Amino acid sequence: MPRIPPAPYQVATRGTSREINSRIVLNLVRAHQPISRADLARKMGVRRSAITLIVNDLLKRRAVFEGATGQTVRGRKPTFLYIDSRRRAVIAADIRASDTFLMLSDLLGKPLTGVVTFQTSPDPKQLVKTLAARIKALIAECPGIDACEGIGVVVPGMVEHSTMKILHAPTLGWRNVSLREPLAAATGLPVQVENSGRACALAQLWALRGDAPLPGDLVFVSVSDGVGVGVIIHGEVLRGRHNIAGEFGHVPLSLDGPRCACGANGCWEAYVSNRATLARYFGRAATAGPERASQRHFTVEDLIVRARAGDAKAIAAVETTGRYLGLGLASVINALDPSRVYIGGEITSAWDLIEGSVRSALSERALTSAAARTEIRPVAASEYPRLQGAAALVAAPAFAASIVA
Amino acid sequence: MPRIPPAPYQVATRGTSREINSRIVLNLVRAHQPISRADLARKMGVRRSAITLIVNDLLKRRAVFEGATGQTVRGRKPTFLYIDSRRRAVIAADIRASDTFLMLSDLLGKPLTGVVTFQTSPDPKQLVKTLAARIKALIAECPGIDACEGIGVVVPGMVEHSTMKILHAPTLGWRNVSLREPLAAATGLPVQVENSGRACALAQLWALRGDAPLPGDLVFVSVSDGVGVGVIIHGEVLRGRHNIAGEFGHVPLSLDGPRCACGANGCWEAYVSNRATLARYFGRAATAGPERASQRHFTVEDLIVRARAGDAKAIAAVETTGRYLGLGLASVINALDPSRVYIGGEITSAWDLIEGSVRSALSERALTSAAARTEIRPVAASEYPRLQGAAALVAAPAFAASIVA
DNA sequence: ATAATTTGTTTTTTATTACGACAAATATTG
DNA sequence: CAATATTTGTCGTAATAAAAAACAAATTAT
Repeated sequence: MPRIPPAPYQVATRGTSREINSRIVLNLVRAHQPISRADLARKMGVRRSAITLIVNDLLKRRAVFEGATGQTVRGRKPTFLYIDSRRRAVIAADIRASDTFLMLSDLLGKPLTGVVTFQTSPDPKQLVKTLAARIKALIAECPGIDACEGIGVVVPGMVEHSTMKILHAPTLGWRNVSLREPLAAATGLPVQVENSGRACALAQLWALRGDAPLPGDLVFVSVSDGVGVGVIIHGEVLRGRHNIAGEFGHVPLSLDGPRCACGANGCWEAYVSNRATLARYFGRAATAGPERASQRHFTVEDLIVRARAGDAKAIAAVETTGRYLGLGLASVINALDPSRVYIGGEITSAWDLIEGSVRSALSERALTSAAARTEIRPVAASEYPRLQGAAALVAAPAFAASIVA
Repeated sequence: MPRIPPAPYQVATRGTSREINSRIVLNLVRAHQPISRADLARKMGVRRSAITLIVNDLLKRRAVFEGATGQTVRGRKPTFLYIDSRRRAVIAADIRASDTFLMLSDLLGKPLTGVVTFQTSPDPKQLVKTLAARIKALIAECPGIDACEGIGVVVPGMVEHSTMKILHAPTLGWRNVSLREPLAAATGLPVQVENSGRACALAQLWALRGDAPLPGDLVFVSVSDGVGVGVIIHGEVLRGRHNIAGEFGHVPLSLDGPRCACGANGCWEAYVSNRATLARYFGRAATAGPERASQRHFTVEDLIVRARAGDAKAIAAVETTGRYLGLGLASVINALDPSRVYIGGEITSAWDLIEGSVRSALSERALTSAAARTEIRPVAASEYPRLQGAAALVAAPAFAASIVA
């Protein structure tokens, strides 16, 4: 595995080993909790004494806490360790063209409240005002919380990583909008903003628990108004130079295909977005530009209902989207050869209707039969993948490994 | 930078810090040689004493050696350190459809001999026999060498990483061919086999010297009979689950475009491969299947000569290839947002003729203007990028960092 | 010649892993 | 019910390596 250390190398100091092992312990607790010190020692192949020291440190830093005692066949019972996520909460916000979704979750992404929904104001200032008020109400209504670690916001658009400014969000009609500073000022909490596809990918990586046999590289494809793709390579979110890596939505299927919101023709997005699916059903061209509540008369969910009711045109429209979904997935899979592809968006509720079309289209263009068999996991809307992603934006860094060489 | 440690975590042991720092020293010497101990200490921000211990160990292991003394304004003169590449050589082999190229290089990729060329036998057994004989002759003719570290072989096709078996090389007409074992048996040297695009990418990463401000993610696009793409993400070669990541050559430009050797239609490769360029000039469909010496009458190099001589049809053919090159690069750049793209292949000798077409096509489909300005570096055939890649296959692991967390 | 400066080594201190021993807790067994 | 076996978690000591500082060697400026 030739891996040339990147230029800003990190010299190992006296504390580096401890830091590495401490982080491994923290992540093992996260992935396997509840778990005892002795189990950690066995898993890591170190002495129990080493674990004791590390765990004592984590206990002092309140990163983990001791809970119930477990069961053994015989011998002293172990004391279980847990990530201390009891009183530390995270605000997750999902801003979309029509609605904004809000949730309070614990440090591991477990929802602490229901999901609050309200209409998205196209004016960023107004939206921040509404958001701040709703967030305060949400925190107030949850009494057990004594610390909120921050706010994670996901948006359907390009975000500059260093400043977290929203460079361009076509469906919202935003350009160069900064939510971070005003929202942080209004709530007094740190704010993280990220593209929704990227955040979803992070959340899926983050959600991995237990002894899953190393997932490898992951891709999250989010299909809604547009197509957002988040990529995890080597256990890390792929950002690229300008934090726009993963824009497979604008890789062409056909150069002279339908016009896309991005200005080019024949992008994957122009074939599989919700608009494209609806346009296919209604036999008209997909509308571009910001979508407002006034256009929300008939959604993809409605279309799927009709398809399930036996509407032949609806079935055809959904299956055609499935076919193009598969053709585009072939590009993603040929390009990245990931271990697993997650699919999110409204269309996943019709997964049973389209899986066949997706798979057969994928087989047509996948370069090898093994690639064509790449695992595809639909993520239902009920799992709120985007809100999970927003939560992960705030929570994940606490567990992140520093790259030491 | 949330990075969740992948499952097979590596616990830090007592020696881990030393190992990390030792590898940093080795890579700093590689990137900055000649360099003194005191300079290393300053660069790394550690005491000179720490460097002394590490360097002594590297000296004992013969990884570095002490050379001339340098100059200072005043004070004791430093003794320079060098990677010990004097007597340790590497065999680089580049197997292509028509010809095979062979070279002996030192551990840093510097050629020690000229490039040997001979016709590629379509029969693997015969090829191994020829290769082994030529390699022995090459080593014999270079008297200063007392250790050959191994043989790096690059092929235009898919290679299984664990066994290094060639799964499919369309232009050679090979399926499930193993070169590693017979060649290792015939020469007594370890053999590494890899796809040429991937190896080229590794070589470019590898070639980075000095204080280059961290390159970020890199892509190498090799245009010849087919299109091979190698990707470096986070300082590491992107392999994917089946070691076929980077097959951008078969991402479509148009689903109903010309037939590709892979069986699908409209792949990027079908627009920009040398065959496609020649077919465009001769106004016929590109030929598929293995290419043999008998077909080598008129090459892309010949076409470029005609274009430079003013042949309007030749200019048009080359420029059209440039345009499609740019359109496909847009997909690569939108997908990965790399810091830099290297282009290899015969067509690069006409880079001055096609750069304009490439750039304008790229601008058409790149998602942002910053992405459209992504640095593109043609790599001339005279630099032998594929042979450099073959050499890197053997040499790079010696400097590779182990991922510790 | 002497002082100043820089390189490279040696010595001492401190932090952390490695190893073994041991106390505590608990089930099994005679 | 007491003795034994087993497992968990902690403690003390040795070994190793980084951190810090002192020192020797080499070289130029004064």
